[in-house]
Amino acid sequence: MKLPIYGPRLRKVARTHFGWPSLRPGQFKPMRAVLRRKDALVVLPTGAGKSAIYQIPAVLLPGPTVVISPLLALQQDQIAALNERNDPKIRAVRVSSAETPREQQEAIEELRAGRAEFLFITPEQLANPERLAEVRALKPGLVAVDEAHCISAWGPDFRPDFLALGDMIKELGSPPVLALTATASPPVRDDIIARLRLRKPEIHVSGLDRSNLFLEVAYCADETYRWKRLTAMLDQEERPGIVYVPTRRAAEELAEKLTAAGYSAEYYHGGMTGALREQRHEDFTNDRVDIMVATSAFGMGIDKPNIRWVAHVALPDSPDSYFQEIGRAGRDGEPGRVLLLWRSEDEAIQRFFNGGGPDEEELRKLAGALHKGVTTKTELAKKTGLGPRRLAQYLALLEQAGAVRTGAGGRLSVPPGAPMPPKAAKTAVAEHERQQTVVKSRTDMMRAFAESRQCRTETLLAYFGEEIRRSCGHCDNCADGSAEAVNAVEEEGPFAIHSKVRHGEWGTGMVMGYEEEKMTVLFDTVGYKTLSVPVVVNQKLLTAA
DNA sequence: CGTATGTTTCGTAGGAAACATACGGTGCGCTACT
Repeated sequence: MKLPIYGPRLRKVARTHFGWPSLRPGQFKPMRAVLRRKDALVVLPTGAGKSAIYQIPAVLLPGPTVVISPLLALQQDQIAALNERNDPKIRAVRVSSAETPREQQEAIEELRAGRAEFLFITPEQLANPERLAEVRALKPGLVAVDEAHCISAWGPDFRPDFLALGDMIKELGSPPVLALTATASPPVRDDIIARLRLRKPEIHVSGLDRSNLFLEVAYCADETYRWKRLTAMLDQEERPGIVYVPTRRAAEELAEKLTAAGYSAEYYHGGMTGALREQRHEDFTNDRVDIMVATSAFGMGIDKPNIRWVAHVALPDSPDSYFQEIGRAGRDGEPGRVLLLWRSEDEAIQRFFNGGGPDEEELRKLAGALHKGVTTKTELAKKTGLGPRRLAQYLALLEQAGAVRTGAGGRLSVPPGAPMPPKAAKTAVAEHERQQTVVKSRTDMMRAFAESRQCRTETLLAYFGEEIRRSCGHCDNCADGSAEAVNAVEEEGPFAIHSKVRHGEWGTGMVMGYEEEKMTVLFDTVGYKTLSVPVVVNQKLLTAA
């Protein structure tokens, strides 16, 4: 049997259809997986050519390619880039609320007739059964899920349709699935794989160590000091750069304060009108903004090579978010600077954002209403008095508890064998708590990263499940020698890195790393935990599993 | 949970302290109303 050789074919497509002279590191292996019709999860920084990983094989595979992507603005840029080539083999169309029904039908028709290859679509569109059937009829040869971490970050309460993507893809005829993201720690990867129902996926992770970025963290006792550290950096660094803040208000106020102090700045957050957001984004892209002060809304879709620095005036919610945000600096390979200015008070807002657990009584009422045969969200909202946001969150939880399912036309029904309302409410609360434990453990890890005296890259990569052989040499702790001092006293831990261990209460987990007298273990059910090595050894807290 | 802002309290008068309250991120798609 002759094994197919993919390299030359892929390179040829890259050249003739996309105008790319060669493939880049990290692209080839996942492309090969796709051509072999295998599912794959790819973790690669933005700007490293993630889109090419589905676009090039798409030309070689029969049938159109469905690209599921969370933001309409992002889709627009990608579609424009594809259609700029004026090549019918890589033409892209979109179906979303931004198109009229007529335009939507035309898009589907173009795909059906083979005049377009890519269909850009949101999970919300696919949640409509009629739409899903239409797409299924196109017999897609590949499904690409862009920014796949959104499944984990947004699915549970913010955009629940993300959670059903696995079912939807199955309905599309189970074509190979390629999940792409710039950031995903092991629990997030597991979540993506589980929710998308990937079948024995190949996992490709690369480009986590960004050696041109200098990582620095400063603890700030008060706001005055934080301001001083920020402006000190601004005095040294070139433009442009991004300052991340936790709230919309902080974005506006800090931009104004900076401008007044002679540091020309603009702000960006999700509360602005679409037109203004677009304008600011464009101004930033075209170097008309020196400093962008923004909430996490300013992120995905920013593919600007010359961002010289990224500062955080707050503690991000997780190393996952942090890594994605700092990754926007220095894409051109030139030096970039990354500065985290944090206060312990910053954690309060994360607790608030994460918090707000479900009320068991409300859940029971909701499950009761469903049980009595209420089938629409509008009616449920009226019956229970719950807001749309909370209702969506509760329904998602009840769905995971097996107490409800979404059927044709978004109609809700209680599946046979579903638990009774009191039991359903209890299970839903437990499910939420399980999720929250993991979410909280990630915030804990963010703080641990901030407080660490060890090499920053080593700590960050350990969180992502990667190991580096020696300290990075491009972070504050390496520069001032504290990383070296920590490493000098470090002894070989009782369990090998990445080995499986078992804890009496928390179950099984994986050893992620050691620092001084502490070790970090990622448990399957409770997330990241930091344990004292002497205690682990003396009390025999862990056993090899 | 914290911060910012507003209100009350104490009280031979003005301001400080104590208490109360609101607010906080990420976006799809739809509908009603201009």
